[in-house]
Amino acid sequence: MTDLVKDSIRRIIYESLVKVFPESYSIEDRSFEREIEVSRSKDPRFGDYATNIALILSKIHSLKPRELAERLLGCMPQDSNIVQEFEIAGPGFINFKMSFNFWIEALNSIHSRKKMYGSFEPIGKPRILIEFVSANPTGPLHVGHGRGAAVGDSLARLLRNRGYTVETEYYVNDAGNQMKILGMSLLLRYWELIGKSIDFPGDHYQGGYIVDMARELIGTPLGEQLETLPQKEALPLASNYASRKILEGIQEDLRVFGVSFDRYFSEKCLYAEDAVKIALDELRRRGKLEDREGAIWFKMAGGEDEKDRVLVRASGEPTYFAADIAYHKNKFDRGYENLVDIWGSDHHGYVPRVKAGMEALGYEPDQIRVMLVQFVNLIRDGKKISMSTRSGEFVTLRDVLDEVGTDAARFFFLTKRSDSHLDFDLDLAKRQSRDNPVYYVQYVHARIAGIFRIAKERNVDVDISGPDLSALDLPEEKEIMKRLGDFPDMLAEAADTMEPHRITFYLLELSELFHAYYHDNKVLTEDDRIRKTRLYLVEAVRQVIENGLTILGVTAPDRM
RNA sequence: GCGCCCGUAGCUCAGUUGGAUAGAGCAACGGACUUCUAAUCCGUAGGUCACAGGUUCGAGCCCUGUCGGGCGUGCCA
Repeated sequence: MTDLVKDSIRRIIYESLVKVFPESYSIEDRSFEREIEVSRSKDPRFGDYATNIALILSKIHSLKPRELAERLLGCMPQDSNIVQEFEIAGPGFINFKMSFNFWIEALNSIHSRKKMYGSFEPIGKPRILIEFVSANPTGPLHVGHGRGAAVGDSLARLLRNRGYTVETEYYVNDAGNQMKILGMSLLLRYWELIGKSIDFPGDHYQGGYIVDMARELIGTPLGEQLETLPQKEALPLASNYASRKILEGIQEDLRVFGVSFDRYFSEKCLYAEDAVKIALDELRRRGKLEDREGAIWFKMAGGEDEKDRVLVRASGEPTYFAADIAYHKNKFDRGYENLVDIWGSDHHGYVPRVKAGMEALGYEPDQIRVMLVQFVNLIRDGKKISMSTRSGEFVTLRDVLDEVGTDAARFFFLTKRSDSHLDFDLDLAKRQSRDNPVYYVQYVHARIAGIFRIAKERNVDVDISGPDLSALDLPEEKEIMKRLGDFPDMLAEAADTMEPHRITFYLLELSELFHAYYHDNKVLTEDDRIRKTRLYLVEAVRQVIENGLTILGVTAPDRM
């Protein structure tokens, strides 16, 4: 069983196509059915849904679009309980006006499936691994990471809801050069605190959190070691300690943000398992490597990114690129059929490289999908807050969460397409009014919960079983029902396009319909019949709001 | 220089994979609380979809060029 409205319409269209052109389409092979384009009509004069199928197929069947539409229409089921009215319009669109019963069924489906309304049968394959955040454990998460976290976590929930098997992973860059720099930064700050004169290089981590960490070490056994051991031995101790401490802080921030990962994957482990070496050997076997100027290069044959790239430096140290090839190989070898990487858009130049690397190893590059998330500007008092990582003066994700709360932050990060810049207005995120989309949507939920609460206080009957749905005759009630019925389609499309922001827009539109309805119509009326029916409708709205917010990782409060 | 993303109302952004007369919110102006929460609602106004060509039944969306903004183009990550 499906709650997809568009699928019901596609089926009708396809069956009509089979009748009109039995030589071209068959009931057995329905692969074309899924490709039929059905869209929701913007203008009520064009019915509820429309298809352009006659315009698309007119050439193939050498018929004029309207003529083709006529033929199709002649074969559509006229007695359907689904569609009340068919109509040909404009250059050859076929418009569908759904029957009232159809919307009633959608409404009933919400009540029978409750939290499961809008979720799909598990289909298992493909197994998807979503990698996101993956911030280096060299400093606290900043707001940009927060956006990646919100997008990645919601996307995981969305794809799971779609029926896929989804796992999430955070790649921890705990190896390589920046770990040395981190350790050295801590070491230098420690020495500085105990009175040694130091020279703190400009390319080391300037942030105050390093100094704080150093201060905490004074008087501890580790502190003593940093002081007495030769630098060569002290440095790895400092690196390990700093990265572990910082990662713990990151995990705590993510916990507050409501984001959890199935796995933290350590880059160090790749080296421990010789995975980098194995990947390099495999590349060499396939003739993709070249030794030049003391380094080992990856031969980028053609493609968009044609420059050869270094995998192993002249110093013998592998680059980040080498580790990333090994990491992605590892992901595929663990059995995932689809890899989703969510990166900051400043890494976009890196996409063709990773894909080329995986292709060279014999994997299918199209099974890697990279989602690029643009930067976030923080706005306060209408002005941008400058964020420079170098000086360490950036506003951390935690600062923002402490100020505006998790719900507002998560919702805000998902109010824009992820590939466009986001202005995060701190004052707006805290405002408790219409301007603030989070509250606008949550308020719907609280209001409906409030109706039931009040009803119980007044000993009003809140049993909503067996409502007389013919009482739902107001135009705005029908609008709400239609929008509720559209929820599963919206979720399917958001998942298929990997665009979680569609959910926020849907919820805002539904909220708008509800607030207007609530304002003009009393739910707890004296009339038993109307009251019961409206409670039935309104409870369905509450459920859909809850289900949508859950996928965004935002709470649905009963009271505000 | 080359590559990627973006350019839609004064501001912030949607636009259902090429569909019908381009939509919201904010800001501006004018209204609505004795009511199930005014954290709400109703109304007015606002456009050469950066610009110029092209593709076709049809373009905000696709192609080419120009202008403007962001990012990338390391033996950094």
